[in-house]
Order: sequence, then C-alpha cells, then structure tokens
Amino acid sequence: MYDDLKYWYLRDHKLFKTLSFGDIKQLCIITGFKKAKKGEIIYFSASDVPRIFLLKKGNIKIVAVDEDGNESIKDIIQKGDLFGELGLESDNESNEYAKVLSDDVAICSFLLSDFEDLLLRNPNLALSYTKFVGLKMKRIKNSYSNLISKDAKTRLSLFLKDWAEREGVASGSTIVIENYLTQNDIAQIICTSRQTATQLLNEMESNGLISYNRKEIILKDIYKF
Amino acid sequence: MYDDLKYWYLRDHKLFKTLSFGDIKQLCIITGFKKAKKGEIIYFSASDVPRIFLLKKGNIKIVAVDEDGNESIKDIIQKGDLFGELGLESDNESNEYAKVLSDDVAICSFLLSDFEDLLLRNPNLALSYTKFVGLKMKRIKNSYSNLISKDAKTRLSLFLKDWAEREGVASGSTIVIENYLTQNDIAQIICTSRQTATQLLNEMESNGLISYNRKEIILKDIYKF
DNA sequence: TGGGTTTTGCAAGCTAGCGGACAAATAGCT
DNA sequence: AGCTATTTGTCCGCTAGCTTGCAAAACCCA
Repeated sequence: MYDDLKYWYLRDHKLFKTLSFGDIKQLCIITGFKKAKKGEIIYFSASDVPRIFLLKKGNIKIVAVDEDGNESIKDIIQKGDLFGELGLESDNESNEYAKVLSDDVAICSFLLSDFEDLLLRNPNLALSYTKFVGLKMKRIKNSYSNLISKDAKTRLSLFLKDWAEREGVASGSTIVIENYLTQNDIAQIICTSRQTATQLLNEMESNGLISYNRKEIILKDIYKF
Repeated sequence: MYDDLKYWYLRDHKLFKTLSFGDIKQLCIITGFKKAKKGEIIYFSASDVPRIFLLKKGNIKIVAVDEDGNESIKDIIQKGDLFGELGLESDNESNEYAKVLSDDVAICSFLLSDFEDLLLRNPNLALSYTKFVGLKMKRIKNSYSNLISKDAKTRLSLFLKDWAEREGVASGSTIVIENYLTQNDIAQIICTSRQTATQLLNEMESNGLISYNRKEIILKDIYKF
C-alpha cells in the first residue's frame, strides 16, 4: 500500500511516463519518501549518499552557504520539479540545504546509482533526462545573460512575468500569483539588494503595474511585462 | 580514406571511447568536416538543421547577438570541446555565430537527430553525455555565482587561474598561457568593461603578479591566484 | 492579547565600475 | 615601407545600486 503510493508519486511525473510498470516498481523499491512543514530545513548532499529528489507537493528554496557564511538562493523548486545531483556527479564542495516555503511538502528521492542503472536500461528515459538537464542549463544561461545586460528593474519585471506564467492564475490579462516569497527572497533571485527590490516593487505598485502584499501578487496586465 | 580521417577525429574524443567500431562508422557517414582560418565567422543554428559540433583543432569564440545588436561572448571553445545544441533541443530564438581565434581550426559536426539515435542505441554513451552536459551546467552556475558575489578583480584572477589550469604550460609555479584573446574578449568573459579589464591587467602587471602581452600571459606564481 | 520576531519602508552617503573621448602602440596588408 | 585597422592605455564624470541605520508594520504563537 505504501509502495503503491510511492509508485503513483513517481508515475505521474512526465519524465517517467515512458517507463514500464516493472521499471517504476524497481525504482520504487529504493525510493525514499518524506514530508515536512513550513520553515523546516532539509539537508542533503555532502554527508549523505548522492540522491535525486522529486518534489511532489509544495515549494522549497535551495540555499547555498559559501566559505564566508553568506547565504544565497540557488533555486526555487516547485511541485513536479527534480532537484539534487542533476548532473549525476556528486560534488562534495557545495554546501547546500533546502528550506520549506509552503505549508507542507512531500518529497521522494532515489539513489543516484540506482537512477543511473535505470537510465542505462531505458535509453528513452536517458534521452528525455538529458533534454531535461539541457533545459535547466538553458534557464541558467538565460539568467546569466539577464544579469549581464539588464538592470535591476528589468530583471524584476522578467522574473515576475516568468513566475506568473509558471504559477499564476489568469483572468483575462490580470494574473494572480500566490506569494510565498519574502522581498528578500525576490531580491536574491534577481540578484539585487533587499532595499532595491523593495523600492522597485513599491514603484511598480504606485505605477499601477502590480498590487503587492504578503499573500499574493497581482500583475494588473501581463502584457505590460 | 577521407571517411577514415573523420573516424579518427571522432574516435579519440573521450566521450566516444565507449562506442564500437561500427557505431562510429555509422556516425561518420553523416559527419560533416570543415576547416577555417583565423578571423573567419562560422554561422550555425537558426537557418541550418540543428547540429552538434566537435572542435578538433584550434580555438573559437561563440558570440551571441541580442535584439539590440549588442554582441556578447557566450563561450570560448577549445580543442576537443563539443558545442552547438548541447541540450538536444533546437532553440531558434538564439542568434549566435562562431569566430575563429587561432590560426586555423578543424570542426566536425553531425546532425542532432542522428546523434539522438546513437544515444538511444548506446545507453552508456547517453549516460556519459548527460554527465558532460551536467558538467557544463555546473560551470555556468559557477560563473553566475562569481558574478553575483565577486568583484571584477577577483573574477579576473579566477579566470586567469582557470585558463592557466586548462591550457597553461607550467614550469614550477610559473605558468605560461598562449594568449589568443584581446583585452576586450577577456573583459566580456569576466563581465566587465574593456577599460576596467585593461586597468586591472596593468595593475596585476605592476604588482608583479603577471607579465602580459598580446602573445602570451605569464602567471608568475599560480599559488597567488 | 501581548510580546517577540520577521518583514517591509525609507533616507542618505558612498563607490565600483560603466562609458565617452582620445592618443599611443601594435598588427596586418599590399 | 607605408597605410589602415585594431588593440591598448589613460583620464574622468556619472550613476545604479549597495550599505548602514532606523522605524513602522505585519506576523506568530503562547
């Protein structure tokens, strides 16, 4: 019964659509499953055996701590996203943890080595997975070039637009986003200081572009972003 | 005979080490081969069928042109590197070209679709390739976090160190790099203005850290970087 | 309901580094 | 050798956005 649950959690991810019933069963045997509540911190990498994680429910942020102890947001992971050692190579230097942003989350995970075996036995999955990693790479490249050539205001606009497209609920050209990020989080994502982010958000609000509060962000007209 | 040449060009790339003789022959049938000289510009993507390229000899830079016509260096490709649609998904929006930096280059290429077939038939290659893409991604992530948290001077140091490790010829703690980049190129790679790059390089030279000219860069003591 | 914690708002000085301008040096070409 | 194009060196004004510092507002939970 519990195994069945895990089965379905994996089954409905698009990446695993191509797998046979047996293959998923196999992966399920070694699947871990975990729930956590808002604010909890989940450590991975480093100490533990390398794993791939699949976020089934909720949102988390991946935070990296550098040599000097500074924390920076590496990624925001949403329902359905894979995270962890996506490159299939364990890098021990990186010191990261995940923090739960939504009320609660459900995460499944499997060992990197087992996942590799699965890829070897399923060329189609391997190809899909490669494209998936490629897509992740393209995203990062895009953030990188934005950081180089666009100012903070533009980066904020682009981020809001992207966020709205990924998670927003539209009614006409107005989009409502459930806001589970603090202004500090947003600032880190668009690579600016908290103060600048605050200032820009207020500016957008007084220009009538958005309506902002701690619960939700409303983009009045998505076409203006 | 010409086919044999192409065979060897592919054969000695570490990614293709696991392939059987027959597999490579197969890939060779559809392999393109091309030579070019310094300063030449090679267009790819967009107009053409999507391809993966393998630089067999020399150096090139990948330059992207954005909507406003600004050019920016996306990547420096060296002997043995793959480039092109590495994510295996053709993106038409991107407008890029390659410019030859070394005296001459040799490039082989194969169609994306043929490469995909090959991956499907060779799970081991697929896995290696995924790791290779993952590694590329890790590099970009690293540049990104450098850009966020390090100043121009530090980024220049890190870049020189990295360059030296990849291509430099060491004698003791001194490393000599063949310099095929202009200061403008270097500036773009470390994401700063040409003026700042010039100033920083001269500063490092007068501090005795490096010795710079258009032909070569000598890092006096790699441990100081 | 009240006290502590986290988040947001606002002001002002400061600085890294951009960008324009121009001259000198070097490379490339015929 | 001479001419042109490219690259490098330098100076300097300007500004986006970082930092420091503090206060108000919202949230959390016992």
